[in-house]
Amino acid sequence: MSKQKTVSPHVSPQISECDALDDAPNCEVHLVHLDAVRQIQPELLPIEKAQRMADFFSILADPTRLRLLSALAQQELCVCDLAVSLKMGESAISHQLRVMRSQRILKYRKEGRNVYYSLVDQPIMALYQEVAAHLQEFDG
Amino acid sequence: MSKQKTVSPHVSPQISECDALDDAPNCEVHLVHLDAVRQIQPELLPIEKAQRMADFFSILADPTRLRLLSALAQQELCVCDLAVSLKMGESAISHQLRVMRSQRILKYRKEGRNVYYSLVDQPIMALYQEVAAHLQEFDG
DNA sequence: CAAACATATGAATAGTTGTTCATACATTGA
DNA sequence: TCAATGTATGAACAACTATTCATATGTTTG
Repeated sequence: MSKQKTVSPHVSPQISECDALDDAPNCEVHLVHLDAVRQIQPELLPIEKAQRMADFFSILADPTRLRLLSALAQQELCVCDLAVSLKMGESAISHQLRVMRSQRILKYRKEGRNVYYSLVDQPIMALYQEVAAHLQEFDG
Repeated sequence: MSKQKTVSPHVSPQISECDALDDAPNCEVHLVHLDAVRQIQPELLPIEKAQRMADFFSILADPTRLRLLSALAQQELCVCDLAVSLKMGESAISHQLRVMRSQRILKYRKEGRNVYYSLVDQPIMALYQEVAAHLQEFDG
């Protein structure tokens, strides 16, 4: 999930000046609004937190996963049920369930040769509902 | 944004049976819970809506965009301000701003040779806040 | 035990995404 | 008008993602 990006492998030569913002109060920059930059700095989302938040949103940024959630929001289901419902291959479903399982969004229960998946009680469904309702306003 | 996927270019031969779920009440399926599948069907998120929701979440599924939002949540800023703040190239910033602009998340205002970006009042920041608060609980 | 089945998993592939580089456009000031 | 500046944009590239195929792992049933 976390693209990791090897933590900024490029700091762009275009911003050579005023690079050490923290401890250079009088750096010589022409047209940048240094005051504004300094003001927002403390509230600026740090890279690590931004990455974690992005990972969280990434889970919901896929139509298949959203459809799986919409199904599992109603009742627990096994892989083949979900595959039939979404008209997709069981392997594809299993892969996506694995993703969500690893992010603690789903839990599962084995019964015989079936594995029943269900939602973990999490604020993720609140987000789902909000966006669903929001988009409802624009299109039917 | 909308990957479009040319609307399922593969319907997987694995699910040949019981394909016409709507009008085949007695199709011969072995171990699938047909009742469950039928029950969830009406509430199952349709592909098109799922795609729109996924597109929406995709905007927030990138650390750079989240950091830009965290900056613009405080005050309007021009491209070079943002580039300096995030310590990234102005081109990269501009590209991301364009993405958000096209999704009506940002608006902009030209003043001389600067372009000032700011947030459009949208529920997207509510989502941002919620997830930020949620993740706060787990890690500092 | 063997066959059928449900699910999981790894490799491969096609499609998408984010950043960089080069360049273009527009505005300002000399 | 020319140079400098701020921003935008297109192409290219590397990294990532979702699905498929093939196969493996368990489980049940005959």
